[in-house]
Amino acid sequence: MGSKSTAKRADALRSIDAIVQAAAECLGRNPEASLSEIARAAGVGRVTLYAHFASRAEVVDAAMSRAIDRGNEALDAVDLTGDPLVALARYIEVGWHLVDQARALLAAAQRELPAGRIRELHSGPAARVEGIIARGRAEQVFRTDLPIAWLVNVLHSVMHSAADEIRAGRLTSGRAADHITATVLAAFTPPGKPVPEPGAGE
Amino acid sequence: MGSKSTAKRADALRSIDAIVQAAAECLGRNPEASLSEIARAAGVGRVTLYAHFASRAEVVDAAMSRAIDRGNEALDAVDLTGDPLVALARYIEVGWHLVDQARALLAAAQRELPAGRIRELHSGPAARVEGIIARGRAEQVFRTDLPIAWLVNVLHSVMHSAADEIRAGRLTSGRAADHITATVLAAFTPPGKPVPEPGAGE
DNA sequence: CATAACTCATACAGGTGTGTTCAGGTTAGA
DNA sequence: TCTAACCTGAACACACCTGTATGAGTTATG
Repeated sequence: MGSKSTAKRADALRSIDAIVQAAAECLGRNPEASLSEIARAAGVGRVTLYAHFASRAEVVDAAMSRAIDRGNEALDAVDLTGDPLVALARYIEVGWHLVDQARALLAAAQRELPAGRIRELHSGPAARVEGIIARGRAEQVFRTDLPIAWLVNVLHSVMHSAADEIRAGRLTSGRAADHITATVLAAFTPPGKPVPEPGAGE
Repeated sequence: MGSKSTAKRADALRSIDAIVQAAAECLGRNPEASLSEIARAAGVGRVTLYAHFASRAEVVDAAMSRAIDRGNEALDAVDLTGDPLVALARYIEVGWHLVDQARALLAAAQRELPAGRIRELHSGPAARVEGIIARGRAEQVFRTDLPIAWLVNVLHSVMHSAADEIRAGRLTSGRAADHITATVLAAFTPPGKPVPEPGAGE
């Protein structure tokens, strides 16, 4: 679109990349990390950072976008077709890890970015889950008495919950996926139908 | 313990109360509200605030404690004995509202107070839920293949999720309790057993 | 009513963060 | 090679928060 004016020089692109990467790391550790801190971690001067990003919000947005892109790439490698129960289990296996890693980064984004932007960034992963749920509903293995948006939110909410539990030392990361899957699968089961046994997914 | 030195004067107690109340309101709107803002809202000079609270953390702690106390009082009026399914539904009916109101206040507490203190403050409500779940397990209506601590967390996680959905305009507060109950009841159902129909609780 | 407790406005000290400016050194790229 | 883009540290302006000190006024309470 607007790339006509002047192509960025190679070293500029390298700086920008280093900044975004450092931002993802710093904000991932501490959502309140300052721009000075991020610039230092990126190995560039603070002024250089301001040469490429007009405000703190822009840096956070770029870091968050990067994390989402990485997540989408990881999910591209997962087969989410076929049995909705299996697809959901596979999504959780990969997705909870991503949620766990981007935890603090999300916290930063929620403080710095408007709510609409956050949802926009999540539209990619959200669409996948919606697809799985819709298919599960059509096959009558997932409940239809609650809105899809709600079910999507429940899934992500439980994944976040697992991340908190791990940090509190009450859950080991090895069992996280199992717990999430067992919980969500039951939560998604239509009223009157039996909850799927855990043995089926293994 | 140390109340021997000098009994506080009536106006001092009034000021303290006004500050705690204002803190709950301000932090409820914005977790980053400054002490100046809180003092102003309380109708008190900033210096007066410092005369009663040594640090920001103390103010947040007091506000959070107050909110928890209110919550415990509200829960005291609820009959949580008898059928675990009914008890859980009743807990959600009241508890969801409390979570929704104290949402931002909790965010402030999580930033200002050590994690141990937060859990300590929540021990009251947590014990109630644990009681209900333990009873449900004994009666074989709740699953035993996941730790109680995890189930407690799932419940609160879903309640928080509902609060977020309402703020995003995707859920009306009237239906929140129903959605939460339907979701959590299914999530708590033992594998192999049918999930309870929504008609049963009404 | 008299005194100790309380409140208040003002002001100061110290800290942190954001965003901008400037002048001089470095590097990519034609 | 030569120029424009880039990077840099230092410094500045501004805003905001925390916490403390002071001195004078107000009020509860014995």
